[in-house]
Amino acid sequence: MRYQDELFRQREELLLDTALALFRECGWEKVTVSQLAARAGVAKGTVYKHFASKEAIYASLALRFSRSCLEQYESMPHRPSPLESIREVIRAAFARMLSHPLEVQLCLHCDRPEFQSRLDESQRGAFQALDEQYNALFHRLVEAAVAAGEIPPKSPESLYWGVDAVFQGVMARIAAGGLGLERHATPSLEIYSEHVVEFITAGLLGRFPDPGPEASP
Amino acid sequence: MRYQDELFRQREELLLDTALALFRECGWEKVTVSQLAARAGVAKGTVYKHFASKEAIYASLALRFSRSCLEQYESMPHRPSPLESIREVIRAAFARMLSHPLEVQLCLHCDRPEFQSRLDESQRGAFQALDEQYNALFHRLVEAAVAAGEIPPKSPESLYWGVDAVFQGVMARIAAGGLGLERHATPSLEIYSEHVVEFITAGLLGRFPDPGPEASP
DNA sequence: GTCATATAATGACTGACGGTCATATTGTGA
DNA sequence: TCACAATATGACCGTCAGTCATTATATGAC
Repeated sequence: MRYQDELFRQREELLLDTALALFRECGWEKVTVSQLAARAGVAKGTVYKHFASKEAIYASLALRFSRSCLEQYESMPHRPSPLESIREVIRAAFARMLSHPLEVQLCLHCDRPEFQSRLDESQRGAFQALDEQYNALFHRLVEAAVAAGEIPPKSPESLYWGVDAVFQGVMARIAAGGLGLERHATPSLEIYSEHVVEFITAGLLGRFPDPGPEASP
Repeated sequence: MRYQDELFRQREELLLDTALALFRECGWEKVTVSQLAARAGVAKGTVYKHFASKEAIYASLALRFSRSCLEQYESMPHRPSPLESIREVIRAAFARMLSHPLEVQLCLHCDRPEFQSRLDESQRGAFQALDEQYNALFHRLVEAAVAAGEIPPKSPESLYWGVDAVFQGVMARIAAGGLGLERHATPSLEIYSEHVVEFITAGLLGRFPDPGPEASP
């Protein structure tokens, strides 16, 4: 490996770390590419050697974060109860997100079609691959719980939709730093997420007893 | 009312309608204030007589939409079963959002602290008031279902967190026009939302039977 | 080690666009 | 009708993402 290639790789890591630090200080929308270049000790044009756009920096940070989360979840030990394994993965995910609100904000920002359409192919492809990996992980977990009789037989697909929706919502709340707008007695985000875990679990278990066409009180 | 006041009022409505039309054509991020002014037949500076910023236009559209949704939900007939009333409100909400994806996008965009902090007091206050009204509606619905014995006694608050999270997620998916990123067999959004209604209902009902400290298969 | 050439870094420049404000135009009310 | 207040206008301004001609550095053949 040539000196230049190694320098390029290291500088790219430095730029991402520097961006993260600056974003934490000032908010990612407010940080300019010039500020990032100055902080990292390079010229502004050099930043564009590494990243096609400011948005590509956001994407790189989101991808980096998502990858490390997935690694964590995939290496978690299995419990005797597959449903408990699911709950633990969900808890771990919430805990991870709670300690990285900035990254959560970036992930949400990137997870929109207009944004994705502005990325180059390789980054877009990376998001897709990650998405598929998350999906596969969820399927594995749910299928194990169904096979163990802990969850009623139901397509992992439709369960995923419910869980996905909750995750999106929790991410938005974590990204916002709370339940927003002082709307009501605000719990700590930890308590909030534990309640949501319970909500998800119930959602996965489904209604019991199974309702008739017109359930009556 | 003076001619000028009536003209101002009508022009403001025209500007909002024109903005909505342009946003649908080109995407709200891409539409410039100049384009909006030209389409509406006024000078650019006149737009700023009505709205403090481009973001204030977003906020006005989001507020308008949210208000009309709330009116609809509050005027829906009650069912003999309060739980069914809840489900119907949720269905109506999803249906409303499904037919107004642009407005949903704008609502999501506005529902972030950084955005809110850039609004003037009156718009920020309007968002808060609406938020409280939505919250009160949910509380009413849930309390009726609890009183009818259809939902286990539980604080409406904690139930709200689960439902709120799901709503956020569904909104994000509707705003994105689907489940994003070609990740898996994509259902129609209608089918998707029906499954999510079921997930929410189960979440509201909670786990049954109530699990012990360590549920085993 | 030298040096011609390729490669990479630099920062002044460019254009887009949100927002402003001096000037022109229109409305108001005595 | 007309002096004055209120309002509309669009050229202008500042910011910032992104660009690229010029300068600096790395590379590899000899």
